[in-house]
Amino acid sequence: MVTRRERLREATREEIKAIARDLMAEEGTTVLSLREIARRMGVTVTALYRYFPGRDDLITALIVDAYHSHAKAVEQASQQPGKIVDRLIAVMMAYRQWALDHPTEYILIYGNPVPGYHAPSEITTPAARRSLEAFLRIFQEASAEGQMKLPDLAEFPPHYEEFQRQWAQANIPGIPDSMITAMVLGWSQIHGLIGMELFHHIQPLIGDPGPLYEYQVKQMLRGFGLKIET
Amino acid sequence: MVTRRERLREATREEIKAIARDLMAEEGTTVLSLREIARRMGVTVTALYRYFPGRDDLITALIVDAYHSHAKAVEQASQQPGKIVDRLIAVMMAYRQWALDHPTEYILIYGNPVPGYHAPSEITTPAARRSLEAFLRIFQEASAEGQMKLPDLAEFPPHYEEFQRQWAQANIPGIPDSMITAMVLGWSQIHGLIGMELFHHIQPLIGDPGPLYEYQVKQMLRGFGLKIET
DNA sequence: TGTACATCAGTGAACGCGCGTTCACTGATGTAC
DNA sequence: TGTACATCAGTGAACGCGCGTTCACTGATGTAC
Repeated sequence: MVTRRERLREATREEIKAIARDLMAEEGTTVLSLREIARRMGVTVTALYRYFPGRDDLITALIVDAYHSHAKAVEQASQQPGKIVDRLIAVMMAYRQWALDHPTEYILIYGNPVPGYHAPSEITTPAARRSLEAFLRIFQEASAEGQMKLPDLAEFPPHYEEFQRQWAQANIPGIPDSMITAMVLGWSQIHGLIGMELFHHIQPLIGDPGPLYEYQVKQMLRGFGLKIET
Repeated sequence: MVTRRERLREATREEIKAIARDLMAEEGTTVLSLREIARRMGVTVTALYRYFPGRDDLITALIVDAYHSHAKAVEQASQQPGKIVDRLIAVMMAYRQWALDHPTEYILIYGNPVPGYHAPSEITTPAARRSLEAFLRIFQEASAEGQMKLPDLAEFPPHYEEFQRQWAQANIPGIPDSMITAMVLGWSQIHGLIGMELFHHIQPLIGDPGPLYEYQVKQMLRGFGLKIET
């Protein structure tokens, strides 16, 4: 049973986080000031300490929120009905779209770490893994349908395959070892473009990165042996 | 003629920048404190103002240095003798190696902007373009030898091609339009992997990203129609 | 329905810290004659 | 070779600011009987 007080309390926590996100968007993720948040809420700094034990805990909450929001966007795209190829494309497009819609949060989780802040990994890693697993699952689906050509791990040094077998068995039992390699490759490719787009390194060269992103996604999937019409 | 005073002055400027780089490596690029630099040099803060008009100018100098250092590493790799394919691979490998050797400077130019700092674009953009041009040149060489299959711009929206033609003619006359697309694609792919490596997002999944990087580079070049032995 | 008490949200002063930048200055290093 | 002067590196105090966190507190909101 949720009491009125608990509801209000939760609402205030959300308000704090929302203003924190605004602030990060304006000033950068690496300078987040409790006092400025309080000022915007029309409240004393010390009031915030009723809701978060300190600045670091607020940042942790923001990071966890961001991971979950990102994961949710990707999961929704992956659960659309349709052919596996189209769903793969949808997932990649959703990944970017989320980043464009939430640039600050994207930078918070994938960009520079916040100086002086140390993430409690027992809290952030499970959240981080979630958005990754959505990726892994849809890659696995495509692979199970026999449509994907995964990288040949024999091309890599022996210890490389070993490391991946261990990780796979410990974390997602039953997954083919080379799946992780494939996923990481795809994952980092889209990260590259998204990152350069968010920091405006690409726009002066080619204008709107949208078409290039789509092209790149399709090329990548073709590289994995999937048939894609242009 | 360089006087003794000028030499000493230049040496002190270099010392300031070197300590600034150390500090950025320790605390992050986004918090750079003049006072801490002075402390480490055993000098008062105000002394620094003899060498840089202010904090922003120091940061600008660091950024320009970083771009040039990066460009130099890439240019050197591209000028090695040998087959064009091997030189392309060497360039890509040099790009990553520089990032690993100078993580702080890489993050400074390609990561989060420094809060409150506004880069004077008339100074930083030419420097930024230099490392890019090294890439373009070797792509162009490969293309001139007829070994490269460039992306078909007909697959993109019409305005996309138009934008690129204009940029190409204004900046690097004579270059094929689709070359820029190709280069940006390759460029962003390696950025993705390097970024995730520097921020330790990949290591928990696959261990050493080195082999994966090499694999990715070769796959990419194969995608451009080049023949590469494993 | 009314009263006594506990819980909780928020206040305001204070601590101790670090920051970039300015200003008037001292003393050493170079230069011109 | 010696002297007068200009240039320059570096000092130290001060300004005005913002920060996260602590502490003892007030007053409103809920709860138990």
